[in-house]
Amino acid sequence: MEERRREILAAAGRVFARKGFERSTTAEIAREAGVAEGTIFRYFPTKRDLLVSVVASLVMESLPALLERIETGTIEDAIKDILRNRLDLIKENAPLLKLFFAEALFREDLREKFIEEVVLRATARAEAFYRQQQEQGNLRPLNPQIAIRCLMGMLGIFVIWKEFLGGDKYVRFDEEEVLETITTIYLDGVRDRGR
Amino acid sequence: MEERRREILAAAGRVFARKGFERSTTAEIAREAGVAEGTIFRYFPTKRDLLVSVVASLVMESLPALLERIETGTIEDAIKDILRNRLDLIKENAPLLKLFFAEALFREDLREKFIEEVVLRATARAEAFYRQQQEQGNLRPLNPQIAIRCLMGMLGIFVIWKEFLGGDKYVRFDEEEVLETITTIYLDGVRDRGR
DNA sequence: CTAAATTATGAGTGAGCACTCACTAAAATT
DNA sequence: AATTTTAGTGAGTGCTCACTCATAATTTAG
Repeated sequence: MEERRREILAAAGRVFARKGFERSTTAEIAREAGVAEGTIFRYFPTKRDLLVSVVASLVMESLPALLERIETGTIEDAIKDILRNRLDLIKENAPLLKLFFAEALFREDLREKFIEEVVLRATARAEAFYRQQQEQGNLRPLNPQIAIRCLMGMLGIFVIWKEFLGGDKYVRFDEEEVLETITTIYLDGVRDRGR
Repeated sequence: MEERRREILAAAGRVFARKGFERSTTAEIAREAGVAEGTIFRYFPTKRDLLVSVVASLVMESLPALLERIETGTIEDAIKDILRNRLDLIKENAPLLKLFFAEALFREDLREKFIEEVVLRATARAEAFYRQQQEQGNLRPLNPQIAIRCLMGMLGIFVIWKEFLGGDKYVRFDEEEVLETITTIYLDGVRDRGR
């Protein structure tokens, strides 16, 4: 049944997200899914396939949302809106993204899949947005590939800090203030030009 | 002999950096170090201790360099100089940092050590720099904790892209242009105010 | 209701691997 | 030169864990 497949996939996702791939055992995944260990292997030939399927389903479900919704309005609003949307999306899938990220660091094949199907497509979309705004004279003529990554990096570090490293225990940030500050810095920089 | 200890540590670092912790075997580390497998355990009680020691030695050796050298001169130069120095330092230790990062994602104890001994100290130093410049009226009155992390994030994403994910295969960036653009954006933003 | 087909089970298997230990080689001490 | 101490070895051990397979339960077909 297709239902079982999804249950197993979901359980695997939870366990992987909790412990990472290597430290997760198929026994625990089976327990979490409420099936026998053997059942897993009726649906997925190897543990590795389980990982790839988990990741694939995440990508397939989240990517469309990641690529849509470029708002109009002032650039401030557009950027803040983009950041907010992406942040929500990331937060929803944080455990799995973390898993994926961790695995991608040492697994060429997973990494390629991720970079090609998510990163490159998302950045291309964002770069197009930058170029478009550039032509309208709203943004400075910087290299869009670099400029876009800078914005992603600013957002990314707070995601990594909070969602991946549990940094809240050490320093907790107010989300609105962060988004506000990122937008401010990205658009106008930190230099004080006098009032 | 103390020499052996360092050889084993170095070999372990190389193997861990290549494969990640779980996928590295003590047999391979022994081969890489040119010693018998049993010898490893005369110096390090467990494989885990090996990891912790590798990480500790990295931290101990790199941290001082990470914290010194806040230059004077214009803010542009100071920031560019800081970015350049940190980038060199990171690039030198990239494989081990990657390993550490990957492990930290799923290991509370390692993570705590890293955050407390490296991240918090480094950010505190940088925040102090920001505050100082703020008081001199050079930088806008933004939350220094956030502002500093934004700069780190901008730099960080390029490091992750190139050193951790091997993104050069897809998009390669000119280092100088990246540093230049980061500095520009960080100081003055991307908004076009007309010439 | 029975037979066949499908799906689920979990004890069992074998491979991999961290770690041990009985032994050897070398160095230090007498 | 003899003896003790220290350093190094690698085959062996026991445990973990992904994966198998003979059997059982459930569903479907006749």
